[in-house]
Amino acid sequence: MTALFSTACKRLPSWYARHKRDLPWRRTRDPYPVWISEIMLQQTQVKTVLPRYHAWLDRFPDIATLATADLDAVLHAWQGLGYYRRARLLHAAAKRIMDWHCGQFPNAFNDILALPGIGRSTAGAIASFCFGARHAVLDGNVKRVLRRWLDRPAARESALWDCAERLIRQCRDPAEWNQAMMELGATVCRRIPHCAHCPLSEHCASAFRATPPTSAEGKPRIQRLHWRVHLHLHPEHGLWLERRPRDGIWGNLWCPPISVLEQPPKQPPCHIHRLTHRELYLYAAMEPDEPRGKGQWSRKLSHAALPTGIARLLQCHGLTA
DNA sequence: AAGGCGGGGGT
DNA sequence: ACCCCAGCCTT
Repeated sequence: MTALFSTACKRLPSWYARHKRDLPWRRTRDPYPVWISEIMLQQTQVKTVLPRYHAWLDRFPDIATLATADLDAVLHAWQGLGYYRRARLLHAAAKRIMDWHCGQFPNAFNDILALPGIGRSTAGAIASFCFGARHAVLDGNVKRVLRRWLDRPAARESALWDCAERLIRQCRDPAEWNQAMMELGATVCRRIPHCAHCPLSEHCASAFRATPPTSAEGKPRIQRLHWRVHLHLHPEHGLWLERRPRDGIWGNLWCPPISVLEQPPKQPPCHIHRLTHRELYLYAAMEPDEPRGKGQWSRKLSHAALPTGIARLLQCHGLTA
């Protein structure tokens, strides 16, 4: 095992130097943009993040700007990225950095880990990329690489962490090593691996195996929900929106009032929005009466942080700017 | 240990 | 169609 490690520690960095992608967050060691990129990249692909990353840094160029911004401005910049809790925790963490760390992003691993929205893997990424700390990253890419390399397709997360930490202790440059492992998983050791191009294939227990390891066991069921979306339209004030609860789907975003339908209505849905584990059947209803409850009129929908599914529904009614 | 949380790209 | 993505937080 130790021999495998030392071989990998030499070959992978050399492969990375030749094949790494030129990504904007790899051009800096400033923790603020690195932090933003890491949060955006949680369960979100590089291609999706790229345009949002530039727009975000344009809108919130530093921690102080983010900390003093309105939550709605933060959510609006996050619109369409999903997992909106990330945006709320990013905002909260910026405020905490102002209060607890004098506006300076902390450089100690445990202080980074203590920030909202930052777990062990993201803390390891920031600490190694920006401060050269010997802490491992274990994301989806690294897990896939290690499970194959060790030929332990069912390895527990704790075992993978142990392996990742052992490697980070042996490597020459922790920042380079973490980047290289992720890059290998993202570009070579994919769901269908390209073993012929892999620098570790000689010592990989799964290399060139005919059947790629099957990942999932029982497939999760898709929940089908039918939601009535109540559209209160005012000739002058626009559309009535309510803020959704902080926790749960579309947390803190703005949305027309929604009621849950126990039975699917006879009419076809205006829009079907598919998420990872739900299908939302949306039925729009024009409401002539004044709305009840807490909310606000919105004239310019392009300025509100709306869920993508609702934005699409409104587009069908010619309501979005 | 398990479940909730979005939206989009790849195949 | 289905899988997966630079995961984290709560229970």
